[in-house]
Amino acid sequence: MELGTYLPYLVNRVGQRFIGDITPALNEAGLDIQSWRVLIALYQRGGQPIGALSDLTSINFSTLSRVIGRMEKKKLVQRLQGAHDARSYTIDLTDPGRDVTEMILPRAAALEAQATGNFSAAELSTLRQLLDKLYVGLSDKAAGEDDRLAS
Amino acid sequence: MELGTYLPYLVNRVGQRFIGDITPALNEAGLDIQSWRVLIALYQRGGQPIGALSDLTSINFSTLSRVIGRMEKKKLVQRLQGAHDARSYTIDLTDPGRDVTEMILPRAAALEAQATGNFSAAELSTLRQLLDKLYVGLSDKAAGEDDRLAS
DNA sequence: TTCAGCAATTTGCACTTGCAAATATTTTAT
DNA sequence: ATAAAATATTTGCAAGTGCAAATTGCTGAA
Repeated sequence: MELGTYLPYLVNRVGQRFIGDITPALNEAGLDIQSWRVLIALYQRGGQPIGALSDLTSINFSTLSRVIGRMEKKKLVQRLQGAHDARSYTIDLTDPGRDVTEMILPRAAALEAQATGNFSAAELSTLRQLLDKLYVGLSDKAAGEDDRLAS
Repeated sequence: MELGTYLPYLVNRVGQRFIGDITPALNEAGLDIQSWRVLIALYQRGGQPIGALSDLTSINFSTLSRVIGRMEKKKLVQRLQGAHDARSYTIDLTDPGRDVTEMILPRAAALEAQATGNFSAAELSTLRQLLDKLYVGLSDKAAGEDDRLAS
């Protein structure tokens, strides 16, 4: 096995660089990478109970509980008591939370565009498909919902 | 921007699943994911000063310093005084370190094979190329050495 | 109904992380 | 030679993280 062909290695280094590239924009807004993941997930998919958000963001359950706590303190999100199940809260974006997200999204998109500047449209699409396929091939530790095949 | 097409999202979720999948094997050997990254890097690329190892593993410099410290305590690696520069140590695998690595490598390879079981050889190769290309397109925060185009 | 068992989330705790400052060593300009 | 700037690495400190246990609330069988 060669390092340069080991998928976890190739994926991790790309992931770390993505983080490094977006971090300055996040810091300006007083955010960290985890909060950002929560923000885009909520922005794109709407309010979620924390369990579903954990799946969506790949952030550990108890870590996420505290990430949400911090974000709540900053008024970026709010916990809304679940209607039919008092154990489960729905996490929602607040207006300021939505504003911050919309402030950063263009920069995030620009960074992605820049990183893939030397990709053809076909390559870009292929990469996304293959990453999605790979995700599906990897085991789903969390039991429960299982419905997210290529969007 | 749709979440399911946002590359950092797609990459992160795959990365997290890779970690989840390999973790049981690592725990059996008393390792964590960071140590594992160091082990494969050293195994494949030979002894490295900690700075180069940081680039190679994408682990933050000062974090890596402590990761190495822990691994040294467990006799997995050793710091060898640099010959021409006393500031710089070379980190090397010990024999037990090499043994552990060789113990886990097959399982890591098996997991990768399993995750990509539904990939054609061409797809697999394409994915690797594109991830590498993406890495190159992302900015290299660390100044210095810059010579790792497709292996 | 009521209680044993499940489910969603939070929290205690010990450890890990990363920034920035400190340390130790080499280089460079004078 | 010598001090100032540069380089490699470690360390203080204030968070952040994740496992496992605790908490709170729901559900179903007797």
